[in-house]
Formats: sequence, structure tokens, C-alpha cells
Amino acid sequence: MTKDFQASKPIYLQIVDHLSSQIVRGELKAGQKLPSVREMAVESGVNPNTIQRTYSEMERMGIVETKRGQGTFVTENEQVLQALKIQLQTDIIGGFVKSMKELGFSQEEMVQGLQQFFRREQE
Amino acid sequence: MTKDFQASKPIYLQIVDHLSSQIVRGELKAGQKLPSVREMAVESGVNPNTIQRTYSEMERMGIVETKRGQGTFVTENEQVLQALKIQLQTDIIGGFVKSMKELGFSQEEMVQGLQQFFRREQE
Amino acid sequence: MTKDFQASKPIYLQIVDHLSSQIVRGELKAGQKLPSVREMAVESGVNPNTIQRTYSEMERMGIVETKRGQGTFVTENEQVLQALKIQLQTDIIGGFVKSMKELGFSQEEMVQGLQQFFRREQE
Amino acid sequence: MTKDFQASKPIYLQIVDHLSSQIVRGELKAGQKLPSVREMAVESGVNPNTIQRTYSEMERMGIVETKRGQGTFVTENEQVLQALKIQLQTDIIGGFVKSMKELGFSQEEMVQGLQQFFRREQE
DNA sequence: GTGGTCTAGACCACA
DNA sequence: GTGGTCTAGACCACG
Repeated sequence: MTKDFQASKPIYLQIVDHLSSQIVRGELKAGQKLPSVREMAVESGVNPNTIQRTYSEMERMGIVETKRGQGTFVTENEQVLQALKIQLQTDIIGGFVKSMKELGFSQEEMVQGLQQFFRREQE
Repeated sequence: MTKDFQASKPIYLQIVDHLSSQIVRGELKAGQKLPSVREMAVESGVNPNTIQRTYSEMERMGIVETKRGQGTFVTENEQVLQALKIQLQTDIIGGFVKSMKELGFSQEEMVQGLQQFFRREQE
Repeated sequence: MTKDFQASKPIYLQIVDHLSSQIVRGELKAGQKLPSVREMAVESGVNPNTIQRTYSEMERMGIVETKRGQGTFVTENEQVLQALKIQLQTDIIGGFVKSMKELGFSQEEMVQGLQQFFRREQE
Repeated sequence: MTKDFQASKPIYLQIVDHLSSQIVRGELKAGQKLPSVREMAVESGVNPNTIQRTYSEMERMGIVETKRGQGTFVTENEQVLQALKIQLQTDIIGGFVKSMKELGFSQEEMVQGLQQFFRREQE
């Protein structure tokens, strides 16, 4: 039984996640211009090609539109943005449930655990 | 704003997590002997030193005990095991809450989202 | 097996095609004056030498006649224009047939495919 | 009116077309292994990264499946291959119709021209 | 060996 | 200036 350690996602996908997150929570709004490929590369401390790939992937997903010579912009298609939010949410919840299941928790215990967590946090 | 990508944990800590998980969900029981450092190293495809470090860390955490010449055993201190379970659970929940917060979800929405997830899963 | 990608035609021939197309479909009529080399160069965003070469080539093909001090005119020889039309048509059809053959289509399938295309377009 | 000369497709897409063509006409069969990225790069006289991109694009389109450490294979999903054939056919016909329209040909003339072309070819 | 990712640096078309 | 493509060369995980 050999496990797969080192399972860190590719950088360009991490940045996709990061930007998606910003879009979903309204920090980057529909129609807004993203930083240029080169700016973003400096900002993130990675190679411009990596950002290029990030933007390409996001365009493929439809959450961003690029205009040659002008820049890359958050789509104004609210339906896509809504779907993105649901997608991200489902991914996170799925990962959470999987981890908790591995610790032997039932669905009820997960909900209770979550509620207890909030109660403790408020104290 | 330079982000820290590539944040994959050291291997020895990943193995700590993996073993902890097995212990918590009863796959490895209190008092049970863990595989020897060498066995475990082969099993995991990792250098024996890395496993040594894993076991040391787990001993430091009090969840295993090593007996010279006999091997490494899961502690029989149920209180520690209980605490471990809570610790892991809290970590997972904490990560979950952090991610969901980043997407702009409120506490109520998290609970509701989780419950919806279960409902959809059962269909 | 080394392929030849990047096979884009020289610009002056592209312009020949473009002008030929305009002549064939009557946008430029027999006997009509073409724009001067300089005008055409500006219009096309190209070096005047390139246009010069275009006109020379078209004269060599007989589809255009230059009168010193007056300009360049579409030939009034209808036979040549007719031949040009057939030539362009044959080139296009030849390219089409070649591409379709590469996909494994028979002659009958090409005709049928074309007719189906029209039918779908009209819906 | 500035025209866009030099409109040659990116190399990686030209190779996509080339391979698609081979697949559609059965030269590369369902389930068959494609040349490795490096082999293909040498064969085509381009950089391995360019082939990588070609294969990625083809995987995205679903016409190819890659198995890490083993290679890239033509999909065995016949439905996808059928759709691919139709897609390529439609693209070629569409380009043909567009060109012929620019020369002022009607739909009937296109069909007749095509049939005449075949007749002449057989002589 | 395979494909996948990343960097460094270049050139292009578009506006 | 923008994004898009390409090369050269490197390192990684997987089998």
C-alpha cells in the first residue's frame, strides 16, 4: 500500500481557485478587469506563462473573458458566476465530508460538530 | 502581496495524519503494535529516517509509546485518544469553516449547505 | 516525416486573391481603375513595394492592365475574367475535395454533405 | 479597411487538425496509442511543449485519453469519434461555402461546380 | 520510459 | 500596452 504524498495542486490551478474565490465573494465584480498577465505574475511571484495558463483555464470555464490587447475581464454572465459559487461550495463540502468520514463520523455527528464549533467560537 | 503556493506538508507529518486517522477510527486500536520502522518505510515507499521521525513526533504527542526492543504501540490512555479525535475533528472543521468563510458563507449557510449535501447524496 | 506548418502565403499573393475575388464577384468591374499603389498601400497597411508586386503579378496573369501615368485597370477582356472566375472556383473546389478526401469521404458523400449543409442552414 | 494577413492557425491546433484527420479516416484507430510527446515533437519538428499542448487540447475535446506513465490513446468512445467526424466535415463545408459565396456563387452553382469538377477529374 | 508542470525569454497580432 | 504562441530546458510523479 503505497500512498501518494506531495499531492499539492499545480500552481496555475491554485491561482484559479484563489481568483475564483475572490470573484465568488464579490471582491472581483462582474465585468471588472483582472490584473494583466505580467502584473499578476509579479504579484504572485510566478512566471507569466503560469498566469497565462491560469487565465486560459478560467476562460475555458467561462468565468472570465479576454479581449485581445485590452485585458482579461470577469464575465458578466451572472448565471455562470452563480454556478461557480455552487461548484466551489460543493467541492469544499465534499472534501469536508470525506475527511470526517475517514475519522469515523456519521452525518449527524458532522452537523453537531459544526454547530459546537460555532458555539465555542462565539465564547 | 506574494502568496505561498506549494504548501505541501513534510512527508513525516502527512504520515502522522494518516496514522492518527487510522487510530481515531479504530483501525489501529489502543495497545496495538505499529509496523516496525523498516516495515513501515517499505510499505510507504519512504526512507526509514522519515518514519523514525514520524514515530518520534507521535510519541511527543503522546499517542504512541515505544518500548525498547519491542516496538511502537498505540497508547492505552483513552483520554489521549479521545483528545486526538477531538483535535483532528477540530482541525478539519476549522479548515472547512475557513474555506467557506472565504466564499462569503455565513454560519447558517454552512450548516444548511451541509445538510443539503447529505440530502442530495441520498437521492 | 517533417511537416510544413506556418504555410501562410506571401502577403502580395494574399492581396492578389483578395482583389481577384472582388473582380470575380463584380465589385470591381471590367475597365475600372484600381486604387493607386500608394492608396492601396495605406488602405492595406502594407509597404507600397508589396502592392507594386501585387499589381505586377496581376498584370502577368492578364487580369489587369497598367497605363503609364494613368493607373492600373481591370482588363476588359471578358474571356480572361471568365477564365479567372473558373480558376478561382477550381482552386477552391480542389482544396475542398482534397480536405474531404483526407477525412475519407467519397464523391457522393461530398455532394450529399453539401446539400445537407444547405438544408440545415435554411432551417 | 485594414485586412488581417498572416492568419495562420497556431501550430498546436494545426497538429490537432492533422491528428483528428488521421483518427477520422481510421489511420489512427480507437484505443490506439499515439506517439509519445517527445517522439511526436521530433517527428513534427516542433518543441515538446507544443505537442503537450496539442495532446491537452485533444484530451479536453474528449477524443484522446492519457494514462500517466503509459501514453496518450485515442478514445474508445465511438460516439465522440462520430461527433468529431461530423464536426470536421461541417467546418470544411462551411469554409468552402463561405469562399464560394465570396465569389458570387449560388448554392445550385456550388453543387453543379462540384459535380463538374468530379466529371473532369475522371476524364 | 510516460505525461504534467514550471521557468526564462522571445516574437507576434491587436488596439 | 494587452493576451497568445513558441522554444529551450528543467524537474516532478507515476508505472
